[in-house]
Amino acid sequence: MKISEELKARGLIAQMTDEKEICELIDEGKAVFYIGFDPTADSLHVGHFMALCLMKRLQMAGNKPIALLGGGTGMIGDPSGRTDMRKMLTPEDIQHNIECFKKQMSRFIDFSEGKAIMVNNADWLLDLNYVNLLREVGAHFSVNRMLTAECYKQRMEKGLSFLEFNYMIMQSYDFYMLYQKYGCNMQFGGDDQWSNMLGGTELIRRKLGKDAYAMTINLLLTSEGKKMGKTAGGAVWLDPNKTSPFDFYQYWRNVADGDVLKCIRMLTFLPLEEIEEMEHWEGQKLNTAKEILAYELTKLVHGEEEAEKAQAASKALFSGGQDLSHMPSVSIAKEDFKDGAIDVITLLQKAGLASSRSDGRRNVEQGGVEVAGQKVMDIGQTYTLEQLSGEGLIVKRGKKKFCRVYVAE
RNA sequence: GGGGGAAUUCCCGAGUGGCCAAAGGGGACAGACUGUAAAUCUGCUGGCACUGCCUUCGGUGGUUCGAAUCCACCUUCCCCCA
Repeated sequence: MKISEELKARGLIAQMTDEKEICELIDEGKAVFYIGFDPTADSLHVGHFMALCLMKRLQMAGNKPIALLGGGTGMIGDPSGRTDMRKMLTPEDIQHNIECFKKQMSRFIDFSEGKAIMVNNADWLLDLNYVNLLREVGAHFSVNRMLTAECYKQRMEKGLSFLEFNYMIMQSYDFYMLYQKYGCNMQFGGDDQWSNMLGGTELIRRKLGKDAYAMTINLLLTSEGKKMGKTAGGAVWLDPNKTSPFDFYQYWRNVADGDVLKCIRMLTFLPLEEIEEMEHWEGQKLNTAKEILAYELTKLVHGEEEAEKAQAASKALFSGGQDLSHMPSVSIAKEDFKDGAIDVITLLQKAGLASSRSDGRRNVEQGGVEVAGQKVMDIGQTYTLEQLSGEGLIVKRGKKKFCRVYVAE
């Protein structure tokens, strides 16, 4: 199967500037393409992961990827699709985030021996001369047209600063530079990048009279139209210290019915034939598909061992398995005990299951707390040092949050 | 540059001197029902030593017995005119 066909079959492709030309190039492995990543946080998230998957798929088909780190564009902040202005990042933050991105990307993409390149647009953006830029690049952009771009729509009501308005120009300039430096003839990205990417192809056409192409992939949306990979607490991160492999696994284990197959198709590398089988799964059987999704993604991001552990912990909790060793766990000190005992609320707090004592109290009062399989109804309930020694006790809040608590030796 | 308006708890948004830890909605959380899904219903949603006390309504000062509410200045944002 050709790579272009596979991308289509997986439902990844959103828009292309020239379908025939793009498909030919990537199918023959002749594309040199880039995807940009702005260092907005100290870890990549699920959205980036999709882009990295795309990069990997195309790399496997013989194309050459360029991962562009936005050390320069990060100084500006992409206003696309946002309702308000991003917090401006300090140069130090940006540098730190870039280092974090680099590490995570190298785990996923093979950058050895020219198989892929990693570049930073700070190298050419930061030293640009304002007036020269205006004359050479700015002259080719129509403000009238920029303002009609879909990505600014929401900002036309709330306000758009000049700083952010220039983001499109910077990104376009990136493409122009990469085209000249590395013969990069394609840019890929999320569908929210479409306007920015077109800016680049046009700039190349006007400045160099050459054709360059752009293709976007669908954003991963839930059936309700919300962006996936977001939780109440923020994004689902790829960094195990920010989102533990277990939580990562659980996030995918809990996706809505209507989203499972889409996620498997778009995010995993499972063969399409295998995915087709799953299409017929319904009702409770769909749960198996969710397990597969969770396992596969955890494996891709955190490795096979972590995926096994997360799955074991999940089964131990929900299907009555016995394996406690991989559960999230927390140790407490002997000093936390008063007269050899500790109360439930403190226990909940120590386990990170309650944000405050009031919060813990509420959960107990509403019948949401279990310790060692026993529902706790009394907020004054205490546990002794002996009970928490050794393996410790499993403290559970609600149906899905739990933690093994034991006394540190 | 001139004129007008706004800033409230996680978000939206009521509140224009005491009855305000602050309506209503959303979200989150917990319970019931389930398939670790969705929908629905119920509860709950600042903190603590929890029938009581403490901290909160952009910031700083002030008026008052008492301020989210009044005054002054500051900061930020939006709209109209230029």
